[in-house]
Amino acid sequence: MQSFNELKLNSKEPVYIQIASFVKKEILLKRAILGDKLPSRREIAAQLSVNPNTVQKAFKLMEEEGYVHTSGNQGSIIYVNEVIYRLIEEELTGELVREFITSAKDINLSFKKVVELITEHW
Amino acid sequence: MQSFNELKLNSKEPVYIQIASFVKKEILLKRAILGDKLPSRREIAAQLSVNPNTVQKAFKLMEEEGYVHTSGNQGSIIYVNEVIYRLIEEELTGELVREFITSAKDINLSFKKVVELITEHW
DNA sequence: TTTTGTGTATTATGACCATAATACACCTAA
DNA sequence: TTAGGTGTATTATGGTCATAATACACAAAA
Repeated sequence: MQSFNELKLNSKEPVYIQIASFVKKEILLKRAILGDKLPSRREIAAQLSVNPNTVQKAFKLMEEEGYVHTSGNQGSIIYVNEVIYRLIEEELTGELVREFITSAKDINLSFKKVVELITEHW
Repeated sequence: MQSFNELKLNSKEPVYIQIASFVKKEILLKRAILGDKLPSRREIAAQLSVNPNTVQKAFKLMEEEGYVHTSGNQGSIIYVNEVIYRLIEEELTGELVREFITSAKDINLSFKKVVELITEHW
């Protein structure tokens, strides 16, 4: 994980949440693995054209959620184990599917119709 | 549309957006049709345990988006025609499917895997 | 040793959302 | 005619998010 250039920010979700989600996605895709070094707060802020304080807020969250470790002023690294990986997988995949199904049922879409729509739009 | 009791508010989206989305959903499901009278701002606020100003903000939005009309102090009514209905249908259905597919591809889910997951969770 | 970059923290400002408390003109039903 | 409900508007307060501008202690590199 040397760069955050692939992260395109939207204006719906808080930026610090989007940063944490991006890192979780990189872990899920195994593009970020145990021990990987992350860029400094200031460097990420520059890459995203965002305030360093916002990036710091993202790091605070990621440390609390357990998949990023920081020691002193040596920078931060990715930390993953089996449990954490499963949690991230469940969050990114399970929540996506569950929320989609809830919304689809909410507007009376049938299972058949949903599969049709996805097939059509894929 | 006499009641907003079925609307369960979440804390992720702005309340006034959720109110407008609820009305759009009622229109899509044809439970709200042309000419239907809506409860007063104050009554909706009471039903949702929300501030009347927040409800007023929702009405302002719904009028701007065209599916609610207000005249004087006679209350507000649903306004739908073919064009508006199609817009709402596209917004609620199309956007849901498109955003889901984008997110699914984002985490490298295959079409096959997605259908499996939906089948499993439905 | 001095400079540079690091993580961390604080204070102030501003936008957006929601609440609270009013206020006012209008219509309608008692 | 009056009392009550309507839509609408305004002002103030507070929380969250993001920015801006600093500040400080620490470690590594020049």
